[in-house]
Amino acid sequence: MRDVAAAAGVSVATASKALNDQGRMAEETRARVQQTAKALGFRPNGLAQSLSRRRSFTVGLLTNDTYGRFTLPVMSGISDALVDNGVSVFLCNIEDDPALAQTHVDAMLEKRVDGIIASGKRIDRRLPVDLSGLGIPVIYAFSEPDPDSIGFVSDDEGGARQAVEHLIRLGRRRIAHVTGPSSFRVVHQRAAAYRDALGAAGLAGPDQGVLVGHWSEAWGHEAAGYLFDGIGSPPDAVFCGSDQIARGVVDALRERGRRVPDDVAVIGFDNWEIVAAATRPPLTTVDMNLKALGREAGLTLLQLVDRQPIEPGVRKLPCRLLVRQSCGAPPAG
Amino acid sequence: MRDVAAAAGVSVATASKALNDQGRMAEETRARVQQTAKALGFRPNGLAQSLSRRRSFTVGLLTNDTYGRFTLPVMSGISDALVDNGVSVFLCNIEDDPALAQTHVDAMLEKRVDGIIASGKRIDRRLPVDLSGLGIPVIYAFSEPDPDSIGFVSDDEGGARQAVEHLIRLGRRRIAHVTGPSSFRVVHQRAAAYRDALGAAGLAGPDQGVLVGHWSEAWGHEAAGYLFDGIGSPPDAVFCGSDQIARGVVDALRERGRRVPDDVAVIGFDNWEIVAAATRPPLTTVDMNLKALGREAGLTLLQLVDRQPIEPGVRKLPCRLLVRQSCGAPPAG
DNA sequence: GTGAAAGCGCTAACAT
DNA sequence: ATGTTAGCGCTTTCAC
Repeated sequence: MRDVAAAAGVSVATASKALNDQGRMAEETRARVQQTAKALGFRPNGLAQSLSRRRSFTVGLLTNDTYGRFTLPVMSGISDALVDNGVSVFLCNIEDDPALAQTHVDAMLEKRVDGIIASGKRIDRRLPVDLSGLGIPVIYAFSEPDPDSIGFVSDDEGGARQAVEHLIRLGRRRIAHVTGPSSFRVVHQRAAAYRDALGAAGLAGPDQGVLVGHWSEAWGHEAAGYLFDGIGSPPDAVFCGSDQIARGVVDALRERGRRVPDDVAVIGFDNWEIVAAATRPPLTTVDMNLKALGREAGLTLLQLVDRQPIEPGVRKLPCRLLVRQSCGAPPAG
Repeated sequence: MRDVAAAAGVSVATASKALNDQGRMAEETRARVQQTAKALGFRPNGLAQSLSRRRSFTVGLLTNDTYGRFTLPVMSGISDALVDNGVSVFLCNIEDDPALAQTHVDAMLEKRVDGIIASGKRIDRRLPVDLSGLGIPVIYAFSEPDPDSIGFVSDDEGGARQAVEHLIRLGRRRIAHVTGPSSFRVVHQRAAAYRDALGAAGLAGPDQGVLVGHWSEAWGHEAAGYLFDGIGSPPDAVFCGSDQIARGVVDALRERGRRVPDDVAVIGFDNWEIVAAATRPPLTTVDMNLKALGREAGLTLLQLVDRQPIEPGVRKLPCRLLVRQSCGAPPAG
């Protein structure tokens, strides 16, 4: 920058102001400095800027989601939102290891990140590290927030309701729900919304009630056995807690000669493309809009960094029903 | 740090040396300074350190792998290798967008990263950005390297050979190969290794030859039709170019009443846990050791940053056959 | 053995 | 409208 200033015949201070569009000065001077800077291929040293501006334009992203199934879209949303603002993100994979997590947090603090985003593979679990009292803003995205902090999560009840209402609108009347382990909070939330939606339509669930199991294809497969090999009238629709479960259900149905969606409509959850799109037929499913969630989280963190007051609390972001072919015709309108 | 120095009754210079285990000084002094630093909860300002040391202890990771299927393990390996050395990694998702890529590269350069790692979802494609002449070390990991640069890729021939030899060792004699589109270099590499391995054992492929198609379950399904619904004797083993293809083949086989592995042995490629483990039976597959690849890439970048001379060229890292249940008993020994 | 002083490259009051 | 000066927080050479 000294060189630029010299070449433009001004002082370093003036050069700095010119390049940052700050302070008063002749437009001619400003233009001239910017010209020479470009001509010389000048690239400001971000470290020096950060040091004196007391702002590093970096944030740390902590996550424990090894497969990246949930974190990846969140990440990409965060990154999108931040890169436009000149902010870069440090990726910290902490693998559920408290020591590793602490190492990463310490590194972030030394590198003087402007803020931290905590993400994870479960919305109802904390990362194995204490992020309170760090002296910098922290945002929780798809992860259990600390009390009095700011968090973004998906609206699982809303998503489940949309799914069930979609089935009802299509004329399905015996709708079952096959979902994951009851140790997950979302299992309860989605099941509650499922029951509410049925109740509101004056319908009852199948005799077996909500089938609670695992987040796996195998469980979907097994559950389909309970639903369709028993006595009594089988469901005409199954709302599943994950795409993997739905895939298991669909495969089991095909093995039993039941047609999807003609005989049975199936809806999944997650919109994990690779599973949902490979299922035959492709799955209608609930998309949690994770990328948008990441974007919101990123933008909010920036506001916090700018010392704008933000109401603490957790924000539930809406899910979206993605209609493919496992339910038959989309609703009119 | 001024505070630490004052509290320990030494100058800032001495404090700095004490904390960095540098220079000569009384052990007592050094210890005392370190004590007080800890007592005061002193955390060095990385920005200032970087500024004067001319080393930021950060690296940039460029990738265009949206699903993260390949990049995630690579990332996690890189991150593992680097965090131990106090180096943090900036994640740059460039989405195959040249402008976005350039934006990220510029950001990295301004932030004075010590080096850049370019990764991707295809080993035979360049990222849409020129990384030569940046003035900092660049390493290619699971991505097409520039001429005269350093790259790490998986040894696809080796992996394919292991797979086919495994099948031969298990007594299979009519081994088919179902793989992805011929626009991928790995398709040719794996097919070549497949033919070589067959030839070396004095075997021939099936009448249909190598079945080239897509990286999808649907293609695996379809290809199984060609292999098993035709006239002539069907294969007793299928080596697939991806786990997704293998999954399609296995499902198709089950629908035809052929037992895996009893009637037909199947091997996949990628060890994409989520599909390999969900297949019935779980897939034996070729693991590309992507995490180790990432680790190597990270470590090598550090050597480059330390100005250690490294031979340019691409290193092929070995794959590993992961035996599950789709081939029957593992080979003796 | 320890410390004074001169940077690292940039920003921001304050003066002119 | 521009320049001078004093940092930002740390490292490092070189006297003492």
